[in-house]
Amino acid sequence: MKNKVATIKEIAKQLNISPSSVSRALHDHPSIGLRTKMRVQELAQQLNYEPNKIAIFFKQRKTFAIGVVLPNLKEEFFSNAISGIEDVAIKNKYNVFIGQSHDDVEREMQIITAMKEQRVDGIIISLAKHTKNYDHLLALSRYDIPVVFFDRVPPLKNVNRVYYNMVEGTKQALEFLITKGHRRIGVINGPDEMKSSKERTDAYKEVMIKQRLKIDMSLVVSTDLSAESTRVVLDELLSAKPRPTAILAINDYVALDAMQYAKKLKLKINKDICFVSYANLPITSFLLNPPMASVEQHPYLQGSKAAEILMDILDDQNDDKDKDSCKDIMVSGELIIHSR
Amino acid sequence: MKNKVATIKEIAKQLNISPSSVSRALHDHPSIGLRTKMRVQELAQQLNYEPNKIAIFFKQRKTFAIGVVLPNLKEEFFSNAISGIEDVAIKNKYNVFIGQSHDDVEREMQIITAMKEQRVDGIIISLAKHTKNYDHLLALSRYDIPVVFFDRVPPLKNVNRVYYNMVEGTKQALEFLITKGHRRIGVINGPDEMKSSKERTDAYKEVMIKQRLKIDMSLVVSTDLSAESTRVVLDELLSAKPRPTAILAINDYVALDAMQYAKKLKLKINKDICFVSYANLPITSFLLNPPMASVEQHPYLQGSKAAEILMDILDDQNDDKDKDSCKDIMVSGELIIHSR
DNA sequence: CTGTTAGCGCTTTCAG
DNA sequence: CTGAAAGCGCTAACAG
Repeated sequence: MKNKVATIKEIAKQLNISPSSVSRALHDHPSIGLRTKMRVQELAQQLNYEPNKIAIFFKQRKTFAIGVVLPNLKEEFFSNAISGIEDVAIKNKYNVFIGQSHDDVEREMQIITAMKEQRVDGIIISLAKHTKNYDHLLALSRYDIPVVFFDRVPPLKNVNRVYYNMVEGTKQALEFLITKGHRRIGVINGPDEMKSSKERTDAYKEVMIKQRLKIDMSLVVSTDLSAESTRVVLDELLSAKPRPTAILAINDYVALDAMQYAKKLKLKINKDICFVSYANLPITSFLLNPPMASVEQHPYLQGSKAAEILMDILDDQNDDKDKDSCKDIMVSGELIIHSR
Repeated sequence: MKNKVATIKEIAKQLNISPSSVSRALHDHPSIGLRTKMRVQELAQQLNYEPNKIAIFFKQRKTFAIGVVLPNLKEEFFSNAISGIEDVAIKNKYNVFIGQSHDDVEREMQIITAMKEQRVDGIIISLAKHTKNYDHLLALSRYDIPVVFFDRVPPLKNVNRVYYNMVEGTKQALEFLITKGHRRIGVINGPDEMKSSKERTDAYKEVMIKQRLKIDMSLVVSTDLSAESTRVVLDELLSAKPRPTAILAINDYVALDAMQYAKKLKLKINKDICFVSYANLPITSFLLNPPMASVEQHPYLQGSKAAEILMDILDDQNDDKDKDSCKDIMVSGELIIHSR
């Protein structure tokens, strides 16, 4: 069963022609005789010839593999995102390496190193929540490995980025709550390292000013995304006087943690206290009390856009066009109302 | 910034020694002078030398990459599984290619082909729900690419498999329901192509016989896992006379679809009709009415076991030991009671 | 149209 | 202990 895989050399020998002719025949090169081409292709078929891609990679200095680094596939946001990346990659004949940082900066660096050593052609990454040093990523340019950031992107201008328009989404969410009559609105924000946290705060201030409501920064707290941390900061929010009647949470997972805790505190969800969040998990449709609304962030779209940018860069490398210009793409998303 | 990466040759030239000596120095080869070793290592450091892995892969005929093919990362079962795989792979210095079949047989084959061409060292796969022809997978042995199946495995003996002990788990679940007083128990099974479907049916019969209950095969129906299909078969079950009082569903997603539909039909969940399922999604803890119980299937464990098996095979290839023996590992899991 | 040659970067005999 | 040389499979520049 297990027979040796044929090489170009073998075919050449059997046909008494040179390897280069075989190569040409196999590639439909213009300058090759029809007759030899036929003979080669026939024998190749017969011997089950398949090019040794590694040899080709080696020669072309290209692996047709890209690396994707993200915090956690358990979150539907990221599993959707990687689907977008994968679909675009496959269409362009690239394969996809995966690495989960689990929000651990060390692990993130380790993954980047491993991918660099594997000589991936490019990397798409959504940063670990506490990553604030980007040297290991920027250093990849030394190896001609382009990087595209998505979703959790660094606050840098000269990099390729695809991310959600947090300011817009946050404004929409807050205005929705205000329309519903809420005046004291709490915000459960993410870690400071995340660019989006600052944007959310900015949007909060902006909306409050525009609506002539009081800005109370004690109503803006930061969770590290863990359930415990979320409970702690929710306690803070709930002890504010007067207590906020609505809370905007950084994502559905945090919202669910917060809601569960609030329920335990005997608060009636979406009555005593309303929740709105980001992400719009499909699973929310199974909940008795989902967040009142979620800001859709289009993970699949973000993923596929990021992949397209990377593909473009990789294409341009061959034609070595000008480029060096960086893409900075913002994705907008609508507010999805779940209840009321 | 972007400087050429140094090669062994370069180092050799600069030091006026031969490339082979450099190679030896870099590998702590026994027969190399301490002095030259030092000089080489120093210069290597200085020039930021990093071995070109592709060249090494090419030479060693090994890529240190494995491929993982699974239906869908959106399901927590699979994202947990891949975490297990990834952790083991990283520990062994392998990188992981990912491919989602989205339960499409065509796509599955396409992914396999792409990975084969990338010359992965091995493949771990959980089959698409309707895959019933395994030729494309078995053919991989022609290329010396070992395959380890997990979770959704083929009903073959001479392959490496890691899978859940469906018979045991099903018995536990059914006996739990019987203890609770249920006598008419419906089963929402998966597609026939899945080995587990047959096992679930077998376990059902076995338990019914042991408990001296009537076996009514009209209470065992098959969904194709889509929500629509689940609704159709639930209708079937509910129209049985007498109506079943409990239902065992193939997994939590199907259970949730079924429960949602049942609720729409004005049935009281876990009262008029009880649900028990497999998988034990963490998200169930956020539900008002989770399934009454779930059979834990230990996806992380299955993934890591599968990866360990693959790593063992890959190790043995070097030492070319005997092996050729196939691993067939069953994972057991306990019943998790969610309510009551 | 076809063959020869060289070389990608590295390892590994085989001689010295 | 060190160097020379060959070769992994493929491509491409150059000659015929």
